[in-house]
Amino acid sequence: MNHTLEGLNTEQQEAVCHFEGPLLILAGAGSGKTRVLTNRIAWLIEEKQIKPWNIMAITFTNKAAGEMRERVNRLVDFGAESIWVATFHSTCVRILRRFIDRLGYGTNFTIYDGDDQKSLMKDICKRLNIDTKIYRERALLSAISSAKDELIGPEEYRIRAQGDFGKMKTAAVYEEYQRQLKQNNALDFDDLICKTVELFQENPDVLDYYQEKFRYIMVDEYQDTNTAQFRLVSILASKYRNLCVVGDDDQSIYKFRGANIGNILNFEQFFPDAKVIKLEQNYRSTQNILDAANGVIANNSGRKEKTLWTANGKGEPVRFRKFSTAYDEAEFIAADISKETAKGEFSYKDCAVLYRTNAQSRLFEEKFLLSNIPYRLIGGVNFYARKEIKDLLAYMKTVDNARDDLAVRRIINVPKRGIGATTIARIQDYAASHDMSFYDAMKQAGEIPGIGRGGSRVAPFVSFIQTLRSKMEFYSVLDLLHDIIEQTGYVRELEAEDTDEARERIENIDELINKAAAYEETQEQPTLSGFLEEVALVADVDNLDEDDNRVILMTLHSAKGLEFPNVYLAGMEDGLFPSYMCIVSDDPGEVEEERRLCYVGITRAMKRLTLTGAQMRMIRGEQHFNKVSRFVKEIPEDVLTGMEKESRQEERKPYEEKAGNERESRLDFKKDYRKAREAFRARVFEPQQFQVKKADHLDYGVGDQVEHIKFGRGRVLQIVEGGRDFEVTVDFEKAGVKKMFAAFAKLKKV
DNA sequence: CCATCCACGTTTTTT
DNA sequence: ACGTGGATGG
Repeated sequence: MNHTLEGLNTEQQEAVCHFEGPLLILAGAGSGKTRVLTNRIAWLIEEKQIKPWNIMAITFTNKAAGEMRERVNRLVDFGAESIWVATFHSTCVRILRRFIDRLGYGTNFTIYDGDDQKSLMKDICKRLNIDTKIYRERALLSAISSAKDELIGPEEYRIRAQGDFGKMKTAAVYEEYQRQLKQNNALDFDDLICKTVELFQENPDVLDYYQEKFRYIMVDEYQDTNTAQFRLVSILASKYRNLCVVGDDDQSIYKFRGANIGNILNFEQFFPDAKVIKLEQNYRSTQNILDAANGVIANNSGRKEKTLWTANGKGEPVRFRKFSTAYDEAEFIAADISKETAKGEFSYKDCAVLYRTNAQSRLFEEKFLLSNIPYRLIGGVNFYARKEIKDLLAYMKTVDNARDDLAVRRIINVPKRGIGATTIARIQDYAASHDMSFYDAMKQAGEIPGIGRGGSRVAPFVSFIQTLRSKMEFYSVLDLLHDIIEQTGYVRELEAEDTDEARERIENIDELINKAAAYEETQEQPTLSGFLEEVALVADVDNLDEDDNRVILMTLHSAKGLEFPNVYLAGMEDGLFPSYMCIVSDDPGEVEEERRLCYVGITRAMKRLTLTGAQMRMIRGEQHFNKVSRFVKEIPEDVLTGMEKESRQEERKPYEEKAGNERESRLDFKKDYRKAREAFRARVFEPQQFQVKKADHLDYGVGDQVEHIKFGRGRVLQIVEGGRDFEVTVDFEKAGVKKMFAAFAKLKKV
C-alpha cells in the first residue's frame, strides 16, 4: 500500500485519494483532518504527479499553517517548500504586495490593526462631526467590517441604506474611512481579503495567473470562512474546480467575526457535483468525553448529523464541581493540578484551563502564582498592541511608508518634542487642503500659516525620519530598530523612570528586538515591510510552544484546534457561559453558537475533563449570582460525576466563613502579585536563542579588516563601549562609513 | 503645552 | 475593577 494511506481508516483513505472535482470533508473534532489534508497533498504529488507549486493549503492561524507545513515537509521528499501553505490573510498579503498597484495602492501598504482602525475612526468622526455618543466608533467599525465580510463596498452600502438615517450616516463614514485608508496606503484586516477579491474581479490576467498556479486548493477550518473568503476561494477554484474543504459545522464559533456557517452547510448547493465524506471516528478522546460532547451538541438544530465515536474506551467520567465563589473555583483547579502533577499523572503542559472571557484568567493567575504552578497565558492584550511596541513599530512604519499618517501622528510627539495638538491640527488642515499626506505637509512646515514656533520643532523630526530612510539602503530591520531606540532615547527614558512598569516595558522592547533578530535569521530576504507584516498578522496562540512545561490558560476560542490530556472548563454558569447577551437575545442562534463553543471546549480533552462553576463571582465590579450552565445539564448523567453532590458542597462552604480570611490574604497578596507575575512573564521571554547580549570582548579591534553580511569589506575606525553594546564605526569599501552595534552587525574579522 | 483628576463605559469571543 | 479619554489648572 502507498505509504500515504498507511494507518488511515476507510473514510480517511477515501478522502486522501479523491483526485479531481470539489470535495467536502466533514471532519468531527479529533478525527484526524490535518492528517488527511497533508496526506492528500503527498498523495497528489506522488500518485498523480501533481507539481508541488500547483498546490495550495489555506488555514486560519499561523500555528495551523506552521503545523501543516511541518507535516508536509516530513511527508513530501521533493519540492515540499514550493507548496503554498499559508493563512488567508498572509496569502492575500502576498498576492497584494505584488499586484495591488492595479487598485491604486502602493505595494508597500501597511496593515492596520484594531487599535489603528479605532484611532482612524475617531479622526473621521471628528471631521464629519459625528457624535460618538450616538454612533460609537466600535459600532461603526463593526458595521463596516460586516459589510466588507459580505463584500459590500461603500457605494453599494449607500444604495442599500436609502431611507435609513442611521445607515446613511454609516455609509458616509464608510466612504470616508475607505478614502482615508487609501490615502494612508493602508489596509485593514478585512481589506486584505476583499481587496484581493476585487483585484481578481477586475484583472482577469492576474486571476488567470493564480488560477493556473493554484490548481489544487485545500481549505482547513472551512466552517470559519466568511462570504469574502468563500468568494476568494471559489473564484480561484472556478477554473479547475479542484477545491477540497475540510470543516466541522459543529465547531463554527466565529459568527461575530463574519463567519458564515452557510458556506459549509450549503457547499453541496454551490458545487452540486461535490463529493461528501464524513469523518466520525475520533482518535483524541475517551468515549465518556465524546458522549458528553455529543450530548451537548445534539441540542442544536440544523446540523449536519454526525456522531463521534472512538475505539479508545470509556475512560474516567467527566467531573463537575460547583463552588460558592470564583476564588474557590480557581483554588480547586490550582490544587487539583498540583496534586496531579505531584502524582506524576500529568505534567503541567498536559493541563489547560479554558474559559469564556479573558477577564476570568486573573484569578487563575493569582492562584497559580501562589501555588507555584508555571503557566502560560494566551490572549488578553496582544504583545504587539502594547504601547511601547506600537510606538516603535510606528517609527518603523513611518520609515517604511510615509503615507501612513496614523503612524506619523502617533510618534510625532513621542518622545516629547513640544509638538502639541494645535500644531498637529494645523499640519492636518494644511495637508487636507493641499491634498497631501501628513508627512509631506510636515516637510513644508515653514510654509504652514499660523504654525509659529511649532515649525522649528517639526523640522528636526522630519530630518530624523529622512535620515533613517536614507539609511535603509544598507540598514537591516534590526539596525533600524536599534537606531530608533538609540536616537529617540526611548529606553533611556524608561530606565530613568526606574519603576517596575518601566522595566516591564524595557523587557518588551528587548523582546521586540529578539523578534526582529529572529525574523532576519529565518527569512531569506528580510525586508522592513515584510517584518511589519509578519508582526501585524500574528496571534497570541501562534506563539504557543509545546515544549514549554506550563499550564495553558486561554479562552475557548483560542483553544480551537488544540488538544490537552487534562482540560478544565471553568465558569460553567448561565449568564457567563452561555453569556447573558445570548440568553436574552431573541435569536436562538446565539445560544447555539455558544453551545458549539462548549462542544469545542469539551472535545479538546483527551483523557480527563473537569467542568467547574461558581455560584457567585465579580463581573465588572458587580457580584453576580449564577445558576449552573445549561450546557452542564445537557451532558448525559451516566458520564458525569459531581452533579449530585451539588447541594452538600454548598453547605460545607458558606460564603461568610471564608470571606474574612480571603480578604486578608488578598491584601497581603496584592503587594507581591505584581512582582511575582512579572518574574513569571519575564521567563517566557528568556530562553530565546536570539538574545541580544553585549559581548564581553570583540574579536576585532581598531584598524582591523572586517566583513559585513551586507556591506562587504571594511576597516574598523573606532570602537566605543556603550551601556548596552559596543558601537563600532567601520569604513566600508563600497558602502562608506557606518556606525553599528556589534551584537547586530555580526562583523567578522578577515 | 503638559500633568493630574474624574467620569464613563467596557467585554463575549479575534485574524 | 479597570483603563481610557476628556476636562481642568498650572
